[in-house]
Amino acid sequence: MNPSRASELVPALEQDIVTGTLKPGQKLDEAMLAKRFNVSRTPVREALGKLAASGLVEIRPRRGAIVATISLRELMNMFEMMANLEGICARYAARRITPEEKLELIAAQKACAALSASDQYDDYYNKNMHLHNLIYKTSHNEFLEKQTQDLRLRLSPYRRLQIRIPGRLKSSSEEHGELVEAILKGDAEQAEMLTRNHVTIQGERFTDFLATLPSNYVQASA
Amino acid sequence: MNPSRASELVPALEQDIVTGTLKPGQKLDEAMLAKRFNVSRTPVREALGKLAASGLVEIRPRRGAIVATISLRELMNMFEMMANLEGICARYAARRITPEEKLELIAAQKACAALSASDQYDDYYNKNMHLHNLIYKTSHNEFLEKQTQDLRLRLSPYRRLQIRIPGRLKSSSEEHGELVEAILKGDAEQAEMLTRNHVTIQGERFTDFLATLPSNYVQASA
DNA sequence: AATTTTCATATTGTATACAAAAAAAGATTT
DNA sequence: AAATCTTTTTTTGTATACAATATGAAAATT
Repeated sequence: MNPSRASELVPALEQDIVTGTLKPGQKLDEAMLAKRFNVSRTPVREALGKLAASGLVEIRPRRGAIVATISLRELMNMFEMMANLEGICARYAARRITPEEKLELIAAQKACAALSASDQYDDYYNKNMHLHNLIYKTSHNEFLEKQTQDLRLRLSPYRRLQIRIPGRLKSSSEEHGELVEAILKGDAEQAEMLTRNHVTIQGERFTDFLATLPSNYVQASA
Repeated sequence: MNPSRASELVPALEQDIVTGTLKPGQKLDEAMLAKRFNVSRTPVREALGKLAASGLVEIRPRRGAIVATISLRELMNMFEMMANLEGICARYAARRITPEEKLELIAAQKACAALSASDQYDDYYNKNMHLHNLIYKTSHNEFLEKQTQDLRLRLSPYRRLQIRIPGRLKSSSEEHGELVEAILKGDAEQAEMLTRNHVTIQGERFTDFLATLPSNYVQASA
């Protein structure tokens, strides 16, 4: 049933990094991880290598692995990329959405809206993710879908830290409303534009966001 | 000077896969590779794992590694993605190009044009790649640049097979001319559009391209 | 006292060893 | 002779062993 022990390590570590249990810059000691998962160092090293390839871990030759830290410039680049990828997803979604997908999308949007009024951040986080994933899938390009999800995953340790401004969920949800509408009526241009603006960390709020980052989350120099 | 043996294996195998010395679907025997590079199986496995993460290699649990094969649908998705990524690069390039980069771009375009008249495919391939890489770099988003290069790398085993139609280089080069012009005058919209069309395997010729693929290059079913 | 140097310890990278599973070959049956 | 079952051989996945490098602590020097 279980093809290999190593394959379990990747998602487990991924989870820890993404949720912030393991923080950017933190050392990933091979022996320690081996003990924790009851395996030898060999599968641990394999897992770390894979996480390094996906960008979540940084391997410094002869100096061990750490949870990847991102420079300010890189972080900006990645958010810019994210806005574009999501924009492309939305554009194709508007063109290619099926009748069944329309129903799913409407439901997902309603679920977000229902939570937005009462600032329930954690629940909203999940419903919001579901809505976005749905749009990626609706692009009907699985490669694009995966790349977009991967980048979202990679950004999530940083995204989680976003400021919790009262009423912020409401405006986010309103933006969703417009976006979903654009997709439903097949307006690809509009869907792409709305998404880009929506994802760009709500535009000018990016500097606010940066200011909230713990200093050890980002590298010293670019 | 040389941090590890394993780190040499990755680019070496990458090269073989990208140039087609190792063909899609071909088995990658660990013991054989270990012998070839004069190392033990351990670093070989590490290298294969990394190549798998980048998508060039496919690891089937307990059944060994093969050079990645791509289904027809995946290939189409990847080319579609490529067109979009290059389009984004061109858009940002038009907005952010520096005076020095303008000179480089003009030079690169001229180098392509010089070769295009005489159908020198291999030389053109290299000059063409240089021009495209230059545009990626000019986007001034290193993350986008790397992702675009990675995808190009991954597609190159397939790209190499493109049909060699007489005069094809000339029209390709003319498209470059328009594109470079758009970037130089800062017309982001135009630069993006021209690139998307240019990259979409010259639009409707995609089916021609597919027809030329050896059957073992693509998976049986989608 | 601060800085450099030397030595001890810990950790990484690679090789080898071994167990489990898959592939191949041979034997047996229909 | 074809097909199935059994046995042998390969090959993969993991553990352990060892060498090379980096880290940290103690001693020596300025």
